[in-house]
Amino acid sequence: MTQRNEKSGSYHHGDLRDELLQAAVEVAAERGLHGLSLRECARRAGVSHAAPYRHFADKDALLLALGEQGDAWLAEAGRAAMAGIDDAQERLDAYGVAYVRFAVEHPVHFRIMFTSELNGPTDGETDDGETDDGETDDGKEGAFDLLVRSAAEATGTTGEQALVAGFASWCVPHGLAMLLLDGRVPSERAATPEQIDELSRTVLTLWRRGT
Amino acid sequence: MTQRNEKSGSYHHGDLRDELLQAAVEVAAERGLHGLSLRECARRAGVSHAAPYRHFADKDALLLALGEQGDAWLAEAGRAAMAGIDDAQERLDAYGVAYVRFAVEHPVHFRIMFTSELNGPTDGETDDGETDDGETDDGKEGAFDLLVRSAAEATGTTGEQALVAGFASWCVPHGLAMLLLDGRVPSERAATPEQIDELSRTVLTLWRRGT
DNA sequence: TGTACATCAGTGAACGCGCGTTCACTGATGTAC
DNA sequence: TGTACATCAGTGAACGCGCGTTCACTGATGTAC
Repeated sequence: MTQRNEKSGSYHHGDLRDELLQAAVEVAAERGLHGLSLRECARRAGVSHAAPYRHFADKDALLLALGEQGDAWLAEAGRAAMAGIDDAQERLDAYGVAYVRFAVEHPVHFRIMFTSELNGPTDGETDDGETDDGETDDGKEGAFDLLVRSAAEATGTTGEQALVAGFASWCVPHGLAMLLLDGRVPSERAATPEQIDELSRTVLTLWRRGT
Repeated sequence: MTQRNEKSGSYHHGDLRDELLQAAVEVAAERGLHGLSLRECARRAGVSHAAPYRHFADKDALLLALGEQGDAWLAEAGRAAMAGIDDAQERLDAYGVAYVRFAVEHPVHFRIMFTSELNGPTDGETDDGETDDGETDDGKEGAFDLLVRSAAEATGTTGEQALVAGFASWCVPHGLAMLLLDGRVPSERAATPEQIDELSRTVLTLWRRGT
């Protein structure tokens, strides 16, 4: 893989930063998040192992960049899914479906976005409640705000209540997404994107109808 | 920490296996799951770094043991929470609350239980749907079966429908648990066990009432 | 259009580290007689 | 109760590995004149 230049013939890579991000996703998909190494990313990008440091201060910076990319993508997907839907409840469902689809289509991004280790020390048993603020993380705001706004409309509540309703609406797709990613859904029920959308819809609907 | 024997004065440790498991939880709580190393566990147990191999074939075996411990504890907690409650819906709620509480009280166990990397290759983007069966993992069956049974009773359904209902009932507490563990809930809402129970109840109730 | 020069994005050798695992060993424990 | 011996649970040295990161370097690019 000594293709230093397939396109331009130039010595410089041209788009190494992006290619490293893609490689990172690949590696993480194959080996898991903690099997991800800068060196392997460099290798896949056909570049020396020191090259990444021209684009990222360190390993965490790369992870962070992926997280931000994911935040943006998710917010965008949510916005797109909700666009043009008038009924607040339907909009909420559409968001949920999009959320789960995003998680399944971009599992690495999704996991990175929710890996608390990146935003500080882990919230372990020894940790006495000084978990981070939850809202500190700005990128997420976009997607979460969309949710709260719709939940507020759907429930006709405001402020505190709307916030809780929004949060509750978050739990369902998040739980479904996580269970899917962790392989807890029998594969015959989640083999195709269509099946997954269908499953999301079912779960979200059961949710509203009451069990 | 050269206390080879605080209690019995014996050369042999006595309960190293268990102490290693505890140490592992500690380490993982502090450094995250991927910061966990056998050597550090041995260090904390006051034992040479080769000693763990007398009790675990390799690192994965230790993780697996923790996972099984967690599975058993969760099933037990679920059973205890549901015991003596007649109304199926209430029982389902009680299970959810217990589920979330378990996750918060044993975050390391909980994470290990749901780390798919232990049960096979990760389900990445490159992976074309050959995710594992979801039910392959026997230990989980206990807790999940409880859930499906109650969901079946609560909804008055059987078979396929009950299974989906059970699964839907799983998504909510699972999502809440994950969001809590990943620090997405503002700490002023989840500082004490009581607050967390309260939050679980609220979310589960909103769930049933419809948003 | 041509040349000098600053800047930029790579290279590859080197560092120190902690890890998982193996191995021959040794001291403690428990059992058979 | 005492002794021989097998077994068991530790030790500590050693292996090889991949990693993150730094550093002096070099070749390519782009800009001023």
